[in-house]
Amino acid sequence: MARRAGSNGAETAEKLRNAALELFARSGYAAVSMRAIAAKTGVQAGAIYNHFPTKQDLLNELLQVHMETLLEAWEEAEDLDLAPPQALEHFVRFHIRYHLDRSREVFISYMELRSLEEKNFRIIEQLRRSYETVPRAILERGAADGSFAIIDPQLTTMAIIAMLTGMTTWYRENGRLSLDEIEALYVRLVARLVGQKKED
Amino acid sequence: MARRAGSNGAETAEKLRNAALELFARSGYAAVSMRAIAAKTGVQAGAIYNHFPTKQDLLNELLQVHMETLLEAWEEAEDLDLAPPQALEHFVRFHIRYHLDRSREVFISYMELRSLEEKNFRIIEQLRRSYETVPRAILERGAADGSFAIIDPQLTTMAIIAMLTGMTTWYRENGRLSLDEIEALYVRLVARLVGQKKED
DNA sequence: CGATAAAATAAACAAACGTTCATTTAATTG
DNA sequence: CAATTAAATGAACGTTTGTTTATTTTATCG
Repeated sequence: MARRAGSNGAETAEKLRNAALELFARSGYAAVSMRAIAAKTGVQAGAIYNHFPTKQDLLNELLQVHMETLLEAWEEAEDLDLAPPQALEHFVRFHIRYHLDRSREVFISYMELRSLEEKNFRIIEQLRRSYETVPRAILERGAADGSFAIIDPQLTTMAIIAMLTGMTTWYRENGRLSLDEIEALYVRLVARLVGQKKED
Repeated sequence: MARRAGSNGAETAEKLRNAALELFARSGYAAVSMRAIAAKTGVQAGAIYNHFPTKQDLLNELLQVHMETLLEAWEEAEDLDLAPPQALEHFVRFHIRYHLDRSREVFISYMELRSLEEKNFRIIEQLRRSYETVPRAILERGAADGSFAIIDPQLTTMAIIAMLTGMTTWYRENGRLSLDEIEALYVRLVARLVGQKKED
């Protein structure tokens, strides 16, 4: 019933985020209690409210921060001088690396959309849409300059995103293929999808 | 507090399944109460236990029946006389048609794996693995007879499944493209992924 | 160093949950 | 047609949930 010696609000909040992230990814938002998150962090459930006003705010922050940092990371990584084939490769490599380092965030950013309240959902959805415009724009550039033979820009975009994002559901470290190998193979698969002239 | 006139156990059970399916798909298993399912069906929560021993059994049945009927449907639809390119097209068309008619079942079959108890999870997971062998086998047949130039059979299989299954998250009736058009476009996209000789 | 703010606990609250059970009525069976 | 089974309700049970609040201790600030 007293503040603990050595306690540090920022550290506790970060631990709570990580605990929530892991538990939400494993069992789902609604199935995880605040007591479970607190216990995993090493505090009591009431302490969570020092840092997050509600359970929903905790989830929303996890999702929003993930999406915003993703967009920022892409903004930094993007190289506007690349021709479409190289730009697409750059995007594929970025996406795979970024997402496999954050497979839990990716997972709940898809799986827990249902758990968001309407206004939170809208914000996250918009951020997702922003990200989806990235490969779409590359495809359209490639189609315009003749380096890609696109079957349908929107369908192809959605197919690429599904392929790339689907990796988080089956990728395992120490699997048959290294991350580098997988990345290279996916670059080739994506090049096929867009009908890239340099493939084969 | 009495049996209702005209009540029919089989019909009520079916309504409960449909209500559960819709609610689980919308909000997630853990977030949906038995009272909500009952209310949607037009009975009281206690009535559910006449038909399903537990909430988990209800979910498990939904998932298991879906996977089993999928495999049966493929068994019927499969045509062993087709050459790999036609067999792959046949599979893609089957998959799209079957899954878009059952987008809710597909959705929870992926989203609610986390909500299954261990032994139920194993069963469903095995059924999913069985289904995944279907396109894999076609790819290997095509690679063996030279009609496909496969980059990596397992990766390509996973990419195809992700693409096809990802459709359920964005497909809308009355969208820009009809179902027939989407199907035809996906057949072509998949043909590219496998490096089918007849494409282009 | 005293005052203030922060961070934690324990207890409690009201609500909700999955499930059980006694009761009543309807359907089925022989 | 009477007995049995099925199907539903309403009430209740024990448990769990998100959250609040009073209290205590620690850290920070001026």
